[in-house]
Parts: sequence; C-alpha cells; structure tokens
Amino acid sequence: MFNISSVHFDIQKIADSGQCFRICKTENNRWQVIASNKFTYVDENETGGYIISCPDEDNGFWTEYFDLNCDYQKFEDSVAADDNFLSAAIEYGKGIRILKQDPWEMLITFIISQRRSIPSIKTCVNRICSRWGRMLGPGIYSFPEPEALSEASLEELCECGLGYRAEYVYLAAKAAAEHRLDMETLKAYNDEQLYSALLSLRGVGAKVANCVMLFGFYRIASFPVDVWIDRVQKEYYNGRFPVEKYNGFAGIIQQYIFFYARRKNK
DNA sequence: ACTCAGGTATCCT
DNA sequence: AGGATACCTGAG
Repeated sequence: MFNISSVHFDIQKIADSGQCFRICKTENNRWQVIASNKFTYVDENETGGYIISCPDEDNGFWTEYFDLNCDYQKFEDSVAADDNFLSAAIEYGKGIRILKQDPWEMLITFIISQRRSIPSIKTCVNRICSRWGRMLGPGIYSFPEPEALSEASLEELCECGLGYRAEYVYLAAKAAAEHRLDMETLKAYNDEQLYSALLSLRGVGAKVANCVMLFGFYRIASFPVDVWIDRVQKEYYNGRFPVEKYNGFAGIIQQYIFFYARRKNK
C-alpha cells in the first residue's frame, strides 16, 4: 500500500484517456486496475490524493506501472507560450500520465480497437481475458500470454466479437507462440526498427503501431494520429501538429490533446 | 432500424 | 503518394 498526492495524477482522467481498457470503476468510487498478473484498487483519500491498496511487495510494480518517477511538470512547461489550444488542453488534462503497460497486451488490444468504440473494445478484451487469461481473483482475469491465446481457434476468437480483426489476432498469437514474434526482442529495437516490425504485422497500420509503441513500449516520441488528433490538426494546426517542437516526448503531448478533444466534443 | 466507431488492406489512378 | 471502398460487430 502507498499514497499518491500529486496534481499530476488523476485516475479518472487516466482511465478516460483511451490508453487503457483494464481500469474500471467499481462501487464506492473505487477503481480496479488489472495489469500483467496483478490487480489492485485505487481509492481517493481525504486530502484529494489516492491510496493504492496493493501488498507492499507490489509497491514497486505499481510505481513503475503508473510512471510515478517521471516528472510531468516539465512536459507541461514545455508548451509553446503562443499555443493557446495546447495550453488549454494541458490545463484541462492535468493529472494524465502514460501508463507502462504490457507490450503484448497493447498489441492485441489496439489491433482490436480499430474502427470500434471504447465500450465495445472493453467488452472484447474482457471476453478474451476471461476465456484464455488466468484467474487472479473473483471475476478478475489476466490478459492471456501468447501461448494461451494461441490455443484459441479463429472461430473462438470470432465468438468474442472480434469480427474481421479475429484473423489479425489469430495470426499474431500464432507468431508469438512460435517465437517468430517476440516482445523481448522488440524491446531492444530502436524506435524506427520497432515501428517497421510492428507495421509488418497484419492488421497493424500506422495508428495502431504508434499506440503500441507509446503505451506498450513507452516510446514517448511516438505520436499516434487518430480521428480525434486529425480533427485537431486540421482545425488548429493547419493540417499538421508541430511534433518537432516536442522532440522526444510528443506522445505525452498527444495524450493531453486526445483527452481534451474527445471530452470537449461530448 | 440505423448510423458510426481510437483503421487497415486492397485496389485503383 | 494519395484517394476510394469494403469490412465484422456492438453501442447509442
């Protein structure tokens, strides 16, 4: 167990920032978080901070997962003073962080994400976890390892509602189980090598590859352009966001923009 | 019933 | 390179 009291940590915003599909709100204003083979609960404390109610031996794991050793103030301070849109987005999204999630889970999850709504993605991921993942607690399942997921037939994956993405997941799981695709190998690649390796997978295009890099490999220079970011680019940045102004960490900036654009539009 | 959703593959020009 | 189109489902 440990406490977090920082203006740069807001679990509601993190859960709603589209990077993670395994955080859900339970009764009593609790947040359940599942990652790798662990789960924990996040509660608000009296002072507006949070309590992470994990066993002490897992403190390090969750500190890493929530990227708590990273100073987000320096990202916020980097915003160009004359950029009114981004200044507003940063102010609005204060408390957002990039989670350090599992690369394999991110790959499959973002393959599934294409052309779907977020609730629908969550439904699919939950079905996959409860069917091929390990039970971690009552009704709580881990995301399946490649070996476990590769047991799934194409038909069984379709039953999870994956639609035409089932084939993509099937191929990726087979490749990973047979070690033609290996996350540890990918970790050693530089950004450029990693990007082209991901692009070579069926069902993985530019947007999904960038999301996997950003959320699964913590390559914070990656700048995924989805429909929301594209709308913002067209409306406020003459068609293209100036990523070069945020060299090396444009992905962090992307999260604030995405969150702001999506919330404002609802 | 009906549209559209965190895109990608494929087939054009 | 860049544009057009089809695509499985489920959520609103």
